[in-house]
Amino acid sequence: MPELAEVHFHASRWKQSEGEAFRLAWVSGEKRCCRDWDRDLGERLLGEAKLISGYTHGKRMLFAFSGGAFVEIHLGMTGSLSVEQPDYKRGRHDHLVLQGKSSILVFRDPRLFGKAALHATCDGELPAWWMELPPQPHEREFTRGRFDELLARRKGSVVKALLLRQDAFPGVGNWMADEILWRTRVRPDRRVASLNETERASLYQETRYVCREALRTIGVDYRNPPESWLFRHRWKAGGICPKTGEVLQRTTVGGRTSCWSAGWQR
DNA sequence: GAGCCTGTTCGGGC
DNA sequence: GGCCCGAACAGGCT
Repeated sequence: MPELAEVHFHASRWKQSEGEAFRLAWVSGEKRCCRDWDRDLGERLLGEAKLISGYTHGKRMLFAFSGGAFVEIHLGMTGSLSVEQPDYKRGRHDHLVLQGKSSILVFRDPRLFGKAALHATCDGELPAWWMELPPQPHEREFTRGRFDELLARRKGSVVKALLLRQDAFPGVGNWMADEILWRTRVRPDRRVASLNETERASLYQETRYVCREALRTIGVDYRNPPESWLFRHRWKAGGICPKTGEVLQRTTVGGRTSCWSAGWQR
């Protein structure tokens, strides 16, 4: 499920164990989701390390441990983070297990599209590549000016494909892009260059709104966004557009299944 | 058994 | 180089 807010929610689970010390109990070294896990570094840095803090950026997470170790997690399509009790038994899709005194941190991912990587910095400061990630849509730094530049750089793109670019709209995934476009009343297959000023202004506002509101609902406790959102209707077969009462469309745009309302979006 | 899928990356074609 | 598309990755669910 994991887009911006879901990622934030999963990270908050592990963050509840901040201050506790962990040792590396298991890593699925041969699995593709762990191909960036440095085993030697793991031995050295996570022998017994305290979880200092956790950060999210878009769909990425970074957990800082004492000793200058950083565990990077991407949940892919089906990944999850959990905190398990002492009677925990490792499941076949559990790829990273960090054992603490009272809790066990687990990264699970059946489809292996996610990623668990281990990094280190000598001074314990956050890695430079993390600090240099672009602003997220809900942040103050994501200005209308930046948004206009992103659009100007990708005039020829299909607007939905642009929204899905993680270097431009970090955290926005398939359902969020559809939600934003539906609120903007713009069809997902429109070209960026075809958007007029009213539509661009609305796209900016709705992008920020959907990201912020998703963080306030899903991001906090996985509670559903409001009933008025497309989110609540899009998954059902024969789902109805809350605006028009008509059946929602499903078409492939930018290689992804898109849900939209023909009578509502232009 | 077939089809579908909330993500990313890569190769081919224009 | 820009951009698009399709495939590949792999498993669970309908």
